Amino acid sequence: MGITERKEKQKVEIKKKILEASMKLFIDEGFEKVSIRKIANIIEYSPTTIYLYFKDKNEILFELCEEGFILFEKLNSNLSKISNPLSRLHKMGENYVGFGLQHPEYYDLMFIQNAPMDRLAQMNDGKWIHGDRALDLLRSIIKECMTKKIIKKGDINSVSMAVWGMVHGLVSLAIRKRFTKLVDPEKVVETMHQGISWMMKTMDQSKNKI
Amino acid sequence: MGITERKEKQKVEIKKKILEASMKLFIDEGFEKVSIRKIANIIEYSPTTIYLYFKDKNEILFELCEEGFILFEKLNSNLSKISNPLSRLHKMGENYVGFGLQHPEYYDLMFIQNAPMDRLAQMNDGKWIHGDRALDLLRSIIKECMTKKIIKKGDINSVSMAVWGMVHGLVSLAIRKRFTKLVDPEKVVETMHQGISWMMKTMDQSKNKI
DNA sequence: CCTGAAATATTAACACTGTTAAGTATATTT
DNA sequence: AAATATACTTAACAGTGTTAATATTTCAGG
Repeated sequence: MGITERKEKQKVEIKKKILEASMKLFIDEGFEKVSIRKIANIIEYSPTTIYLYFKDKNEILFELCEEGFILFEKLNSNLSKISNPLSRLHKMGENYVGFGLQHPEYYDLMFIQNAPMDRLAQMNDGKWIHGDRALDLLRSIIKECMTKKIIKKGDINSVSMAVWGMVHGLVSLAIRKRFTKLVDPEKVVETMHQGISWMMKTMDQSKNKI
Repeated sequence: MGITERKEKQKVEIKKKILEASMKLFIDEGFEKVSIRKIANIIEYSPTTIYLYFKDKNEILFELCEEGFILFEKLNSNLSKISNPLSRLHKMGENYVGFGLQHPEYYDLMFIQNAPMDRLAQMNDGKWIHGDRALDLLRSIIKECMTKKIIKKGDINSVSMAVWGMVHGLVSLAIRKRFTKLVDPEKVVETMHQGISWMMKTMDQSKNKI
């Protein structure tokens, strides 16, 4: 059936167009400015056509979110060559913070907004490959730190939460301007990095401190 | 001038009415559902009247935010009787997390949403009494921990950021449902507390561990 | 080639949102 | 009593996501 195949391709084409237009709006004006009507304008279709290719706006935002995770994943390719797991954890934290500060819009969608999670909850399988992969990496590093007795033993999930919590807390408080009363705006990033360093040094229980 | 005084009182009265209506909507339906028209409906005035008493919606949200900080402050009254500063820090963290999970809507406004900060930035003085007070408390406890050599020495602002970051990260990831892929939903709170405990034990550098 | 059905796209509308300009009614001052 | 100042409302602007009904295009079978 060559015809249905071509039709399938055309459908994918338009889906791609919609996502590209959304992405453009997202990058240029921020995710709050992404609207169905604006997307429709760019792709030169009527707004309702979009609903033939996406269930609702959340589905589009979820796809943008996935793009963000792919971007994020690329950043972590510099980790494997670091032998000490705590140094690796430190680097991963710096990657995370760097990503959040460089792409606050993506970060917002990936870790702050409800929309993508609402979509995920509605999906039948509920699997989230990109999100899971980053978490697995974090968990494995923490496990290695524990088996090598570099950090205090404890429940891996709990410690993963605490570590993720810290970096996410730093990024999200920074991009939501909650640190302005604590330090000068131009010193926020520096102070954040110092905070992470302090915590890493504190966590280091090994004899040969790194 | 008895007349202008009475008028002043009436103005305050209506302002109070607007805030009470906003609060009702906020508590009942969540902050996203607070709309000028809905507030107007409750107080039985036209929507535009609200603009005679508040500059815009952000100003109303800022006031609701302040209410949240007052609620939060009350919670921390149980800290002064704890002598060990690290135990006090631990308790403060638990208070923070407890508040966030019990009042996610308030938490959202206080620490996640942009609206109140946009308003704060527009204010001439830019002072934020309630927000500052909680920060000062955190800073002084961390300072005490350092001078008593219970935690590793370091820049107080950096460490404050890291500690605040961790608890904020935990709360905000939890209320935005980012932990569902890490642990079972019913175990999230427990795991969070374990994570905080682990971090406190790790931070404890004193000889007589608590 | 033509007809009927299926797929695709559009128009119009609903029910909202924050916000503003212009007009009206009431109260106070001159 | 007329003029002014205050308080409030109506109507409108410019947008939002989303749906029902309608129109157009595409394509298989007769």
